[in-house]
Amino acid sequence: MEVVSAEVNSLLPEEIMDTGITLVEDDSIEAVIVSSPMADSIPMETELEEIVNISSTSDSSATTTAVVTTEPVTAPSNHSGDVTVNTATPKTDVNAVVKPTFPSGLHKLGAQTPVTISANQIILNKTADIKIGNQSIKPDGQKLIVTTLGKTGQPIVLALPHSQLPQAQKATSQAQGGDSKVQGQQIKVVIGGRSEVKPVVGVSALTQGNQLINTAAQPSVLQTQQLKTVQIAKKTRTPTSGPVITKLIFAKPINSKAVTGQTTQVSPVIAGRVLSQSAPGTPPKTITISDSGVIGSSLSTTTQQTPNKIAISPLKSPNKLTLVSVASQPPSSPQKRVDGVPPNVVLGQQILTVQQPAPCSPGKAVGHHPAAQAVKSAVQTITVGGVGTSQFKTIIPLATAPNVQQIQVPGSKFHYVRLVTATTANSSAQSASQNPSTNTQPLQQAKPVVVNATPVRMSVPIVPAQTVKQVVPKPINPTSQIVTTSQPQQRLIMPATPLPQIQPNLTNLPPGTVLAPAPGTGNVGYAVLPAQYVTQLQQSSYVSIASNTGFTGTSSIQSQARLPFNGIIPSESANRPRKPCNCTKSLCLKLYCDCFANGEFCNNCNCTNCYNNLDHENDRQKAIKVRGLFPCPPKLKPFSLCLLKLWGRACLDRNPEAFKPKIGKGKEGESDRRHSKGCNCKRSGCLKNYCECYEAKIMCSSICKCIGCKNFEESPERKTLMHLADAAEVRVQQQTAAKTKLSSQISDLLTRPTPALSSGGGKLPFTFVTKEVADATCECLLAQAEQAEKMGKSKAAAERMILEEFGRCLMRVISSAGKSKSDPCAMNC
DNA sequence: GAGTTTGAAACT
DNA sequence: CAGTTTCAAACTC
Repeated sequence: MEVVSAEVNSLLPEEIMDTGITLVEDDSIEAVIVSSPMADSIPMETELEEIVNISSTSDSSATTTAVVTTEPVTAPSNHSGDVTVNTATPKTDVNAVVKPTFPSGLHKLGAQTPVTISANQIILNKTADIKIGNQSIKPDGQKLIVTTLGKTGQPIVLALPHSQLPQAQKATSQAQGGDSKVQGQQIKVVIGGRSEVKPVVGVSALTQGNQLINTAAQPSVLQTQQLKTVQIAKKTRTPTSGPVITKLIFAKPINSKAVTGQTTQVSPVIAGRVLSQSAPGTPPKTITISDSGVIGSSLSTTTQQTPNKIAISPLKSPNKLTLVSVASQPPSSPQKRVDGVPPNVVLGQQILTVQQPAPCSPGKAVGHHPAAQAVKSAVQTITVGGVGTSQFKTIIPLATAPNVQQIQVPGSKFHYVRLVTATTANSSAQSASQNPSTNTQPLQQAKPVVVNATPVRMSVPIVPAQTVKQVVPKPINPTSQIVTTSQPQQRLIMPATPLPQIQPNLTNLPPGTVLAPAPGTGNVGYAVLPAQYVTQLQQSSYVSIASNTGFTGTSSIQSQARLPFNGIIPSESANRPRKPCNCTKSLCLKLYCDCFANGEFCNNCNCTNCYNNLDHENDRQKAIKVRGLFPCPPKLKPFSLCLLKLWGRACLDRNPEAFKPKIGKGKEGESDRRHSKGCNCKRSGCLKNYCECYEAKIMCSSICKCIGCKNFEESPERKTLMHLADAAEVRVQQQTAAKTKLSSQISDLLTRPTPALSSGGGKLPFTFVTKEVADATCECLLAQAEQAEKMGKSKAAAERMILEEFGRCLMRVISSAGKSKSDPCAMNC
């Protein structure tokens, strides 16, 4: 796992986490699922959280604005003409700016399109003349048309705006260190906005054949202001044709030290989101934007029809963000080697996939530009996660074989998984010189996305992310689905079904590891590991991951993923620290075990013979299935593994209640929270923690079957208990605060510098006895002795006088120590 | 800390 | 569905 510097981390908008991608559960949905903010689309009782604002922290100085919307966009068949974007009712989801800059040295390499990603914008800068192989790309007239998933008629335009974006140019030129060539050559991606939330950020006009998309009546406020509302578009289907997927993968530079030259700064507002858009009949294409700033030199005009998925899924949890992507096959140009970096080492990469309609005409087509072409050839679906229904988890199949690297940002709540293209790891030299000063993100792309159809085994180095992972890209089935969910905790996504290739190494998986489905497994389930559990596994290791081309078992995967493996509602369970269990007989694989019941691995528990861990993943998965099953029909008993296999997920789908949180939302008019099943207490009066209602601090409801219930609103016993509990809580808080304060004070004293007794300097107010004070005290004592001698006092009387004087000296020292900070003389006699 | 009580989960 | 058993947490001493 690599660590991203705090500086880089600061660029990561935390709002992403608030994005709360809502996963639409629909097996029919292919490839990308864009969830709708509508409450009815949210499964389970869990309250639908309000639409989350995903505003980027982006400063207004960001250049062009790329607004990704779930709003359906119809891509015009004729691309030669001007491109128009329907923004009549824009739905703003994500603002992402990709601003590519060309490292000076990279131009020679050609086909390199720096991409800078900042809030609200996606800008693909290109030089005036970019040569890709034998092609010379002119910036003029290049357009990107993006269609969105779902509604039709609203085109999303990816245009190469001319130089009329002062703000954009400024940022661009600034990022490029004054390279004039780069100015004005930008690709803007404007994808509709959400009308009800916020209008789409207007995109400045395009010149020279490039037409601005946009955005009439788009409040400019949005540009400067961050669009925080996440569009949760209703899931839309294109029955006749598979959805086109535009993929955006933003990887951040992991170790800038290892890279020389251009430093890419990513402000991935879009990061953590999966934007999906469907364009019927259009093949998915992928653009890879790497921070190395290099674009695949050979951008093949041939479009790879194989849909590659890239899922950027934010975990809603404030804790971590996991970026998972299914990357297309990486370019293997030798130009991408990064100095000082082993070929396999993947520098921060960004993969941008923009959905695009039919091929554009030459000359104006975006595809001519390396980046544009990448967009053209790349997967064209952008999936934007919906508002966070926190109970969802993200399951993303790694179809193609990208290298997956974890990025752990110190101090960051998020976890990042960086995907590296295979080519980068192999022969290609990646010229990703990173200059911290630059604000550009190199675009790595994207040779023709050729997906290796054969199942490939992918070795993903996990912990020391610096090590290279060798990835063999695998094609993903167009029908495969990407499930995007938000989860407060980072989860390790693992195949729920036995995955022999990786199981031996499971115990070494680091946080955020994403495992691809095993080849040929078809419906492979995924298990999500609790972050804290995974966090324990910090050992670096390589995990061999087999990718699966098919990945057709979407429904089951979705269901399991949606259930947060175990249906945990983050707000209920993840936010509070779980007590360690003490199970002894249940193997921690029954609902007796709180950890298991909450879908978590045992971690720091006191349980014995625990199977709720990765070492017993098979048993655990079986137990999960069993728990999800309806009562086993007598005829099927005893259960056999075969029956479990047959039933397994289907039953779990049928009985999602198995791991459903017990505390859910009550009916309308009732309390907001209530026990889903109701308690069955008989002796406790529902006023002890035996009662699940009382334990959850909710009152019993009509569905409870309790006897002698005293846990109702008017219950005097309950009120008394509540008062007592409140008082106790207040006392505890006060005590805690007092202890904290005392500890702080003690710590402060202990950490203060020791007074310099020998030197006599550095006297501080808390210095009680310095050399001067000691000398003065001695003088006082001597003076007292002399006085006693003059007075003819006896020896005993003299000693008495001296001791009394010593006592006075001590008192002065003590009193003086607390007085003046700068007056050491106060302590003198 | 050991023993008891309690109620959910699991089983019949 | 009801009764019983098992289990682990809550509780008491």
